Amino acid sequence: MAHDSIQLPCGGDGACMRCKVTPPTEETLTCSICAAPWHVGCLASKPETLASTLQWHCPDCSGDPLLPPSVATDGSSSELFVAIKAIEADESLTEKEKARKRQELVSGRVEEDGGNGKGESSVLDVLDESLNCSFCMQLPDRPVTTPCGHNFCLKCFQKWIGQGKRTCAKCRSTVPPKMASQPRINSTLVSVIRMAKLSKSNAAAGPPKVFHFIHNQDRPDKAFTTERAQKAGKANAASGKIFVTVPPDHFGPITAENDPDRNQGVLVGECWEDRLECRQWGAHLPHVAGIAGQSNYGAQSVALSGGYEDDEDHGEWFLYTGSGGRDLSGNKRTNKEQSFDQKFEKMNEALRVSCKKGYPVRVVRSHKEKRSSYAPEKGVRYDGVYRIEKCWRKVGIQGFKVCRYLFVRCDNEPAPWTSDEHGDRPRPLPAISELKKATDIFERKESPLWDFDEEGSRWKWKKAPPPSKKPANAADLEEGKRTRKAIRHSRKLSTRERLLKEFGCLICQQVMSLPVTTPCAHNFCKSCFEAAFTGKTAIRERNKGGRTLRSQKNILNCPSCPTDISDFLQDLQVNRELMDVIESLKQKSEENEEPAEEEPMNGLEESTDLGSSDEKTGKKTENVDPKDDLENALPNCEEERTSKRRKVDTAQVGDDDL
DNA sequence: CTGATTTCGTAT
DNA sequence: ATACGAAATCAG
Repeated sequence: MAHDSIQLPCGGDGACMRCKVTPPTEETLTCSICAAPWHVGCLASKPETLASTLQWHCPDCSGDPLLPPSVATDGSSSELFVAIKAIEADESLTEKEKARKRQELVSGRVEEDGGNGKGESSVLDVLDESLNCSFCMQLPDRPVTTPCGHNFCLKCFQKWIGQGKRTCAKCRSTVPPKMASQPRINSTLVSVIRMAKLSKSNAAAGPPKVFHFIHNQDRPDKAFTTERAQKAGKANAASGKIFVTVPPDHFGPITAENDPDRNQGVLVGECWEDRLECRQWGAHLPHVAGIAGQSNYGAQSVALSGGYEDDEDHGEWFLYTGSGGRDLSGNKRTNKEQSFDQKFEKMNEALRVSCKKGYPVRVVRSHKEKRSSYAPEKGVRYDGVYRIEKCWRKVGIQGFKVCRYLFVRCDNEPAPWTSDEHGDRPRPLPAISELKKATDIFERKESPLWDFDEEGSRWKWKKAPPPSKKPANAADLEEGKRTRKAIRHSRKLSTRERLLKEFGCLICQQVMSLPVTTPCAHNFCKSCFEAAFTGKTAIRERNKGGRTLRSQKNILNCPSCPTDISDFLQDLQVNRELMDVIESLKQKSEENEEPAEEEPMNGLEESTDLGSSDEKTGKKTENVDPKDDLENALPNCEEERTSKRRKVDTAQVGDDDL
């Protein structure tokens, strides 16, 4: 606790600047951010777990309040620590073997396989270590991809950028300013990692873990809209049928019992086209307002869509701004100008009640939130439940008071941007600097109704949620005829189908060969991508009367979004790390599903699955076996792949790489 | 129950 | 940029 004990790293001579002795290798700890060595014995707190040891941040760099504070507990943590250091220092081991040993250490058992057999392979076999983030040496958490094709954790990348660095930590290529300021999460890579973990857990004896990420292809039939809505367009639309059976004042996740159509509930990661469609699944009912709630009861859900510039999004936690303070007279909705102070009344009071009681608040993020790395690229996405830990008022950017809320995630399902296999654990609250200037600070005194249950290792209601004051949605009460549709959406896909679905090139719709990742985080086959720009050049030469004028830059848009990627096109780099993993998954799926071949497609509704039988897109249903596709692609990559060679195990990579 | 007010949307 | 209707809340 005492801040008087100064924390110091080892000096240039290797000696601890605090105790002056030079510690042996197993007693030094290297910061994953700044790479400075520290003497473990002189640290006030040591990392407790394998993960925290591997991505340990030194006292100088650990500014992130969300990382669990590394509290020294008993002797066991330092034993673990020494054991890990011993593995890392062992020169006789390859990186892969080290990884396996670390894995064994933390899991407490030895892989039957020896790690290189042909049966079950470890996650790390599939996810070759070349995919690891160069900073923390872990699989990238909420991965971002540089134009040079290297992948890092968002947080590691942001720290690096925060230190003023503007080069790729792996190959020293320049990081474009837009990527530095607005890194986008590569959701394809999130899927890769998740799938590899899944394929591991399925191969093992344990019960297969089911992951609930819903992609747009899985969405049910287009939402019902009234004739009147069609007449006037969506902006004037009536909402159409509500598919779930929860009352409008229902708190918390929407479970399978309230989803008679699909019997799966509204799962984290589910996406909708717009707010009206989101409404139909009950995640957030108001189709314009950002807050759903009642001032004398509590708030059930909020939308993050960039409507208030004071908002601040950190994924697992964010600062939300209340509503009001604006003059909306005359049926205006787009007036962003604040002209008076917000107060804790109406919706803002509803949020405060949810804070007071510790209710779970559903959160949806909209693509309209442009300043957040966590916003979906399009549409609206359900991101799970959060609790409001405290709220206050402060003077906002526009000079008027705004209500402020600290939301912290508390969901049993992992967030869409992580590859974690589990949901949230309780975490310490982030330090909020603006609290110093805050007024009307409110904190929860009573114990939260929605809380983490240590025994069950899950978030749950500790007491009964408040009784609903409204009638449940009448949706399906009268109709017993809801057997027909949507059953197919819960069908489990084969690994091969998922490969195609997750790693399909956005242009050719087949499993990517030589994937490239744009700075806007879209993935394509290199050849498809290049073909999309044939005949177009990034530089337009201009001539006038035989005189060459200064050449002008052409704007070239990403095939998937309006981002200008002309710079990226100039120096196209394959995302080899991604390519290697797709290839591994591919091989693995062949091993595991060999006998099946075309069989599991028992006719029925298969053709509707990818929407590929759509009238207009009928011809791409040629159903080229993605396996063939990948195999065909491989010979071409040969020369690219041979340059993969040995792993790079530090951030200081020579520029010989590429 | 009514009507006024509010609302981090959407198509023209 | 502008013009909207729907849906929910809340006051009376």
